[in-house]
Amino acid sequence: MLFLGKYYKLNAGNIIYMKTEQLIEKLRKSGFKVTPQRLAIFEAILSSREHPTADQVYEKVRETHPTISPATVYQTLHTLSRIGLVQEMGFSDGVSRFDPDTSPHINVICLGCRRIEDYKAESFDKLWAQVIKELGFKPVGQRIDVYTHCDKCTRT
Amino acid sequence: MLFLGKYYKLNAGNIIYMKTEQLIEKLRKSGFKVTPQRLAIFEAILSSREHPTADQVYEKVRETHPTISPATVYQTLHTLSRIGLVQEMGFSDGVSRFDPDTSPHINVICLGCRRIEDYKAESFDKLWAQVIKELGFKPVGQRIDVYTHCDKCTRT
DNA sequence: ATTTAAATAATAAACATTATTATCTTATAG
DNA sequence: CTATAAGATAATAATGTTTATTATTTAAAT
Repeated sequence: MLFLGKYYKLNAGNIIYMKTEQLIEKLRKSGFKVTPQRLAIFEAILSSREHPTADQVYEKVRETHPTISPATVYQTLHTLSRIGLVQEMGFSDGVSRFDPDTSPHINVICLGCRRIEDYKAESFDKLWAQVIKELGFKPVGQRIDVYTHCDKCTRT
Repeated sequence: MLFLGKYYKLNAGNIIYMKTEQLIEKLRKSGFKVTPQRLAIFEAILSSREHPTADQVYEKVRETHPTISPATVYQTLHTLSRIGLVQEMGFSDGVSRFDPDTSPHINVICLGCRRIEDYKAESFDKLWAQVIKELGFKPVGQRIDVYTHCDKCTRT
């Protein structure tokens, strides 16, 4: 399998290749300046499949941009969320996490270790299409969580 | 329509009458003491269909229990959440909201005014059951959000 | 190269939530 | 019906994530 660029993204069950140029395009089209920090932050989210927190993104980006500020990370994450490149997920412990997959899918979340695993049930796409149809409008986003206790957390 | 008790609850599309005695039963069975504060907090959530915040619950309960502490409200809300009587919903603005309906349903959320409206699509229950079946385990809870901008917020 | 508008870094501040602790209450046992 | 122990509450301080502020720097257009 050939990757056409540095950035890529899983979307709607299909792999969509998101090249650096495309990210830049999206930022420009939305009236935002293209900065090394923004590229690095976006890359950090994409490269971690763990739905990272803002702090985890900050630590990751710091490896290559040692002087970056946490405030910049927070701002940028909101910016990326507003233009639809990431999904911000708030939790009741006060910590938000960020998902690079903005398409409808199920987040399987362990209430013990707080691990999040994306899941695509076969029947889910059909369900969601039906739901949207009955709602009568096209949502600007969605979040589907299923809470459980994973095997590891059940044993202890 | 006859209400058999003071407390009632919409659940899974059916109305379930949750009388004071039943709430007390549930608390006792879970090893929690029955206190006036807990009854008042539960009643406050049930009586408001607005998915209130902890602070809104606090203000409501204060009308009848002027000396109640915010800490008690927070603790009790978590307790009620743990025994499955309310659903806690974290948001990225750092404020949690509480839903007395713990059954699978769709939260239609306006990103402008942050208003939440519960929605029951006709075919949803059956299709959701199918999704759960494919998952292969029974969740301890779920959250299905649809984000939009309501008419009022679109006009401005 | 200049200019302007926006982004960043650093810091302080805000805010919801949690921890702590002494007092009080529930529920149980005598 | 009291005494007791475990648990809950109220008040307050503390925590920790996120946001506001501001001077400096940078992107991108002229």
